[in-house]
Amino acid sequence: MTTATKDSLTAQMGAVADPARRRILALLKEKGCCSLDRKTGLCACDVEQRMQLSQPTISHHMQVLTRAGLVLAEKHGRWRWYRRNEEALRRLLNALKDSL
Amino acid sequence: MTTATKDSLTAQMGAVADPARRRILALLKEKGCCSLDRKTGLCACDVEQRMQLSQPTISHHMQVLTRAGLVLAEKHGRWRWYRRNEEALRRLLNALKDSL
DNA sequence: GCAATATATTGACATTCATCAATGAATAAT
DNA sequence: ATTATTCATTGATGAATGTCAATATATTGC
Repeated sequence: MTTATKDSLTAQMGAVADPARRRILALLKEKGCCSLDRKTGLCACDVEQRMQLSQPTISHHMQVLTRAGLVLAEKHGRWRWYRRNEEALRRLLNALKDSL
Repeated sequence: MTTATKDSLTAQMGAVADPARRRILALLKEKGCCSLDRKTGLCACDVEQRMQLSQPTISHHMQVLTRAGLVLAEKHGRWRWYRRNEEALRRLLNALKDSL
C-alpha cells in the first residue's frame, strides 16, 4: 500500500465538503466571540459550545481544516486559537473557478 | 435510520471533491469529441475511453454528477449524451463564495 | 430472431470517514 | 502538590465511498 498523498485541492475540497466543517468555517467569521482576548477566531471550546458534536469530533474537524491549510492554529496557554486562513480560502475559490 | 437526504450544496461539493469526477467535468469541456453528432459533451463510452476506470465506475460517477445536477444527461439511441450544466456550476461557485 | 453495442444494475470488497467514550497530556489556578 | 480545564489521541463502530467483475437491459443492425 503506497500512501498516495491526496493533492492539495482534493484535500481542501474534501475538507469543505462536510457540512459540519462548513459550519465551523462560518462560525470562525464572527468577531469578538473568542474565549481569548482576540478580536477574531475562536478556541476549540468555543466551537464545541456552538456545535452539537463531541469534543473529540471537533478536535478532529479542526485538524482536517488545519491540515488542509484552510484554518490557522496557534496555541495560547491551554487554549488553541483557530482562525480562518482567508488567503487560502480565496485561493481555493480561484482554483475552483479554473478547475471547475 | 431516517434517510436524511443530503442537502444540495453538500451533494454538489461531495461530487466535485472526487478527483475522477473533476477530471470528467474537465473532459466535458472539450468540443467535437462526442461519439454522437454533437458539438459539446460526451457519451459515457467517450469518457470511459479517456479514463483509467471500468465502465461501471464511469457509470457510477456520471450518476453522482447527474444526481447533483452538475451534469445533464440525455438518452440518444443506445448512447447517453452527457454535458456540463454550466448554470449549475456557476451557481455552485457563487454558493461557495457565500458559504465559504 | 440474433448478434453486437452502450449503458445500468447488482453484489462484493477494501478504504475512508464521521462519530463517540475513554484516556492522556499540557497548562493554569488554588 | 492537587485539582480543574483545554485539547489531543486512541480505539471502536457504523456508514459512506470508490472500485471492479458479472450480469442485466436497451437499442440498433442484420
